Amino acid sequence: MRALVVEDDPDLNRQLGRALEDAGYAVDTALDGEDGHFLGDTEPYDVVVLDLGLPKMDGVTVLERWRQGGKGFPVLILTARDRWSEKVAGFDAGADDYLTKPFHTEELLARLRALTRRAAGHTTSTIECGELSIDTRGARVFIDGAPVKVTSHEFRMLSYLAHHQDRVISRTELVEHIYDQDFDRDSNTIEVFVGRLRKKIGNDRIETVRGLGYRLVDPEARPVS
Amino acid sequence: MRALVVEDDPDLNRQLGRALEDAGYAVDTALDGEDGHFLGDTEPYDVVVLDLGLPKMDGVTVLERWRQGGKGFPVLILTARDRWSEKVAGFDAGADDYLTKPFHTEELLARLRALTRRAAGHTTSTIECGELSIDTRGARVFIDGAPVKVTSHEFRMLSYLAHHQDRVISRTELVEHIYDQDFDRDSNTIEVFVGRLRKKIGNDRIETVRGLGYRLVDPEARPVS
DNA sequence: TAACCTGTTCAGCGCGGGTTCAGGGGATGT
DNA sequence: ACATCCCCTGAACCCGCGCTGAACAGGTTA
Repeated sequence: MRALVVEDDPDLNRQLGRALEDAGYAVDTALDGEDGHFLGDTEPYDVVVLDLGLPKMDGVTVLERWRQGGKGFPVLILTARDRWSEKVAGFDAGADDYLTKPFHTEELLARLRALTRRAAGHTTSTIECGELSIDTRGARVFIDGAPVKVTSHEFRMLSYLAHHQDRVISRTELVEHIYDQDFDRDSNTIEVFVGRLRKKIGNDRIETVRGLGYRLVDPEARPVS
Repeated sequence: MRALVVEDDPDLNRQLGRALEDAGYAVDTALDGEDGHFLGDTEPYDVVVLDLGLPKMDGVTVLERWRQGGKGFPVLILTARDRWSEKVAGFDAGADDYLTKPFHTEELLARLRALTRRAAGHTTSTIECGELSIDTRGARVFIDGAPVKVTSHEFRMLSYLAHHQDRVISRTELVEHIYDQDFDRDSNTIEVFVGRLRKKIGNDRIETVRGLGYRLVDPEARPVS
């Protein structure tokens, strides 16, 4: 297992490297975004720990470039405690998990284990749901191969629903993942988006569960099991 | 599923309450340790979210008293970022999980699901009872693979019965777990729900134990008694 | 400037579903 | 057997959730 640590704080960097080595990883470290990006681009890592606040090149940018270049390794991002928007940006850029500083190395190791385990099967960037396919990196939606035009908020919503297919997602959970911070409670924006999405991808794809929320389903995959 | 939230920060308290309600819990909240302790001592909760830094009575003390009083519900404690020692004290006092602020409600919900599942002895998010399977995350019910349409209250009730299969659940216990706080004593809502559920999943699934309550059973799995 | 596009707000409304009520039936105890 | 309680059931009520069309505001593009 090869791991890359990109962290500009020298102390934390060394501490992380040490911890991962102790846990059995082969570790490379970088102290700024450019070095980190270069290493990730050229070496085949199994998992990456990426700080977001970096000199020379921002963490989100690093991650975006990796993903654009087709790098699929799981990335765990480190964020300062109160930078919610960064987290969102990180996830949108293709991060697989996050951890807020300060944290316990114990927890970090647990999450890394989970990531490497999951990485075995879950590395594609497009999510399929019946005839519907969602390109999470390119922010595009196709229905039966034909492109569907969706706005950025619509896409975020659909993307989140798709990441949790067959689960009921409450309206507030959607809100929390679409917007930073909080948001006017009594607003029906979500419902409007759901309505518009249904017009575009078909009424039967997004089920509403009264009193609970919404659920993305594949209507074809119903008849008996 | 009834949940108690003990958190002194009014904003966070409301936010948590809201999130849990959206996730299908019936939620009570308390703003200080004394109120929290009282509620936990008198009401039958399925899971408790307990902040450690509380006015009037410290969270660890609250937890200790509950445990000394024989309360066994799973407790997830919330800690400020840098209070590791509190965490340890919390575990020693009988906590089942912890989460450091700030956190994502999504993560909190996942951990709560894990706790309630573990407390009932289940490991997956779907509960099986003969031909009946209940998807707790998707809020769906299947009978022999075929989907059954249930309303949110019906689902809550069935879900609670399923979490305690083969146990007799009193009507008041059901009421307490479906609604927050109290509720008109002489109302036959529960009976109506039971009736409607029986119409949907079969009459022999829910036994009524006269004078005591109801019990969810697998009719196939009881040749003779 | 005018013509978009996107996100948000608002009012109206249909209907799903939670609640209530009345009546009947079945179980239980004496 | 009876009386009594408990539970079931169908129907009706009615609140409010969620859907919708439309309009508005801000930003971006011609």
